[in-house]
Amino acid sequence: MPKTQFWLMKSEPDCFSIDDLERKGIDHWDGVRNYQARNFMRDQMRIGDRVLFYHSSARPIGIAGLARVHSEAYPDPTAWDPSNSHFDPLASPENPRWCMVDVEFVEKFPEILTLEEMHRNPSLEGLLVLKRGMRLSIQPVEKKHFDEILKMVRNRKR
DNA sequence: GCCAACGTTGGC
DNA sequence: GCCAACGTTGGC
Repeated sequence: MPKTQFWLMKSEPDCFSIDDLERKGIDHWDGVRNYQARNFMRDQMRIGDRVLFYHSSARPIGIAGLARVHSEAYPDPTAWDPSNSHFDPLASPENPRWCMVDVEFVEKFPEILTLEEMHRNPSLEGLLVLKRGMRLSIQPVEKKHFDEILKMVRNRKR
């Protein structure tokens, strides 16, 4: 049994939010058009990996909840759909170029753990999303950082 | 809406 | 294979 890995996956909630995932239960994470992010899905993600669901370009910005990887990577058909906003003319069913994984809803946090709160926690030093200019939409997360984030969420006054 | 930082493209 | 120009991301 391989060790569980941890990821952060960004989404603009106007486009796809933690509420959308909760409603659907399981959904495909389509539309990734960055090689590094694609390679993480294709080469490293495994079923059962834990996911921090990050809301970008939002108010507030931060981690909205948890998900779990529910499938291995497989071709992303939106890549060869001309009506799709992520259409890639070089992609086809024979040469998919882009892939996606299925992601399963686990939990929505009572409140978003904001980017600002995370910046204020020295224990999260090194967390990729906190790095300036970090645009990667799928990022590996260290276990210690994942645990610290959960701790911050659980310890919050309610 | 601004713009810094980044990834990609394409001329040479 | 370099690198300038361009397009995109995403926090502010």
